[in-house]
Amino acid sequence: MNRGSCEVCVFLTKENGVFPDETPLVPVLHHVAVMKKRLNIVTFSEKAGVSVATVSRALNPKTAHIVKPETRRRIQDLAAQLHFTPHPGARILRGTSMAPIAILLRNKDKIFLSEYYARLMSGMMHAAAERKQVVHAIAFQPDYEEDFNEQLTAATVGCGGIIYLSDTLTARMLIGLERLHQPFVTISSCLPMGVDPSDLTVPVFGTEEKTGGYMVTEHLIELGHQHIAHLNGPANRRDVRDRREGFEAAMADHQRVVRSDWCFNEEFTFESGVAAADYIFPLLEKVTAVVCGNDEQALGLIRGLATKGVSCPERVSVTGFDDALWASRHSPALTTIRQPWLKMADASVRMIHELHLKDGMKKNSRELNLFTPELIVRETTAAPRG
Amino acid sequence: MNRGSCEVCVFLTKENGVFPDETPLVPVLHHVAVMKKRLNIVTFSEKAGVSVATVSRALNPKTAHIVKPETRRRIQDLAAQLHFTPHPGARILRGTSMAPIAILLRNKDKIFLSEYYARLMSGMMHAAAERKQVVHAIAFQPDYEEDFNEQLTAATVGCGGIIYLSDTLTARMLIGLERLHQPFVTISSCLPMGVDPSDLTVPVFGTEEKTGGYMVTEHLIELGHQHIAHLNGPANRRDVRDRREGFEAAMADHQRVVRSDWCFNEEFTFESGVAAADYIFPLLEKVTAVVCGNDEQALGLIRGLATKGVSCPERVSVTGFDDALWASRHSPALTTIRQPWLKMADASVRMIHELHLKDGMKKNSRELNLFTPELIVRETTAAPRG
DNA sequence: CTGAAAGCGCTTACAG
DNA sequence: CTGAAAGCGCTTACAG
Repeated sequence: MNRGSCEVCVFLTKENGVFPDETPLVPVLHHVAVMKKRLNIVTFSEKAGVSVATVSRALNPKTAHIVKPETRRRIQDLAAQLHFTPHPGARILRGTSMAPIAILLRNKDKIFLSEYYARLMSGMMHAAAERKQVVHAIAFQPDYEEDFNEQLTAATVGCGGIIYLSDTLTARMLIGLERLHQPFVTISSCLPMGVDPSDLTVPVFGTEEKTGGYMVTEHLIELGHQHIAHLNGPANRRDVRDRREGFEAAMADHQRVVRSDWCFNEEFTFESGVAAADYIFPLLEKVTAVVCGNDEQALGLIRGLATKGVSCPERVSVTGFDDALWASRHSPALTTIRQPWLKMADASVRMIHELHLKDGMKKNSRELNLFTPELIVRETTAAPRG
Repeated sequence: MNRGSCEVCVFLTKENGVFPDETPLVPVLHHVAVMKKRLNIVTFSEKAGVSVATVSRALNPKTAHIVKPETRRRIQDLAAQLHFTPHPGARILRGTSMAPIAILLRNKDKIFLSEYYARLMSGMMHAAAERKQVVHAIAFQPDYEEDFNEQLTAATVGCGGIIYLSDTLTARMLIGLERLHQPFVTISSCLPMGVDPSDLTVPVFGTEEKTGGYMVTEHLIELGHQHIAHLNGPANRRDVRDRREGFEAAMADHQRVVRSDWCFNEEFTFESGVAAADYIFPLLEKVTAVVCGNDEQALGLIRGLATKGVSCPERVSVTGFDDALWASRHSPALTTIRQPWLKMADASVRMIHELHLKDGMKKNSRELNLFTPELIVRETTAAPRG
């Protein structure tokens, strides 16, 4: 329907999109309404008394210099006065550069307070800026009942690619992604447990979690610890499993016994670390060190044990994972594994770009980019007492 | 230039957009190149052997059900195979709902690690979700030398409104904003010192900083403190000035003397709090309490003083501002001022919507929404020693 | 410096 | 269930 450039039109008014039941077959006028139509460049240019081309030029920073200063000024002033806003969609449509990359983040749990995601995002924005690429961070919570691709599309309107960092993907979602018409990249910890990343057509990046788990455990062993407990995150998480595998491998390689009654799965929070102190405390008759699944847990555990009079590292060594901000601020400063934030961030942005370029070609890119984390030795680990 | 629906074209190759110097006036063929043209719906529909209308329907979740399952399937499969992606700009252009709101965040200093912004953003995403509105967080660093509106436009392509949370705005920027063709809202702490928000046409939201400064100071006075020092943020910040005014007002109202040699301006960081302990320590002969400008500083100060054997709150009371995550986790837990995060977040999103609706009307909206913070008394404040 | 007009890549009412 | 065609609101090469 072409409404041309009329400003005020007479319209049939429908209620909630349908005519009321009593409406006769031949529609009648219900009201005369002032059409609430978005001011567009055509209407605006008429008011301004210039062509649309001139308006477009005057209002676009890249081309404003072409317009005679006086005219430009008049157009800009009128635009300000009438609140005329060039339509963002139209601008994107005519643009040449790649649309923004969407970073999809979990919506719950105040996700922006998570350092893990905060660091990753900072890195991504940095990596993108180097490529003159804009990145948009978007809160996104998949509804497992509804169509996944549809949700993705709705949340990322205006974006040209997706870096997915939200809730764990299911196998069904992953298969469906082949049908998503957008570059899509995710992090290994978003994959379901059963899936081997190299079987996927979705590019994946992440940390060598197992290596991290191995390094931190070996560090404790080298300090002389024999009896090491393990406090980790939720058992259904991939990264948790991998870190534990690293722990077990290091123990096995050095002839230590992994006692399943010394291995625990709790939330990845400070509070659950504090709570875990209750049942880890009695273990300290034998146990001299605890490998934790992340920094929050580790710091919580240290706090909980301190409350019971157990000091770290004198009576117990504790390690974290992530190298969060408070890992170094804490007293004693936490021995931990530093995530390869920058490398991960850079890889993800690069992958999106590569997918973007491959657009229209028949190539599926399956890629797995895992980066090696780093052991940071600080003050919470020492040789065992006695 | 209409390239029609050709797939492979013969093109003249220019180097860096200009023909090399030796190019004769009559252009010659340099290479035969495969044109890297984005696959569009027309070309795609030809390959699929259906009309563009059917392709559009099959690929759009909202309309896919209209298409015969068999056809739909075939189209979707081909799209996956050819990596056909409907152009995001075109989609936005045809859409009806409001384009995403852009939240502009400082790009430096790993801004996502700042709890202040993290909490604000979480709140905004929440408030937006309630209104079925999408929010995009974007790293943005204004270049004070270049045209501000131009930078805004470039960074927010595809967005329909801006919540500005980046570096302090200058008077010039604020004036220029009248010419920005988009709803724009900012936070009071982004305003320059000299400006009275009620003089602006830009809607502003924020915290009653002065009230916060007053509350926390009065709390110390009520505990019986006479000699109170003040460690605050950078003197050129509006929120820092306002908090200090609150401090001074409370002191004056209760007949306390504000000694300028007991008032300090440092960075709003943990590290600067630690460092400040060096010169605050000698003051503790008389001073029994320190009002800090934010939580990071306060926690750093407590750490710095602890290193010198001064325990809090036994020998000195310390207060923060913000109620960051570690304010409650810290031992002793920090007495502080809680920001009205949710109210601020909600107000900002609401303002953008109102501006959006007013679009095309001649009304300027000038609005100042300040919310009252809350005093949270914890363990770092106690009656003065002796 | 300005304007007429083609074009960007979709969506959707309308007519089969 | 499908197609032809108008339209969304801009930008930009081309021709003054």
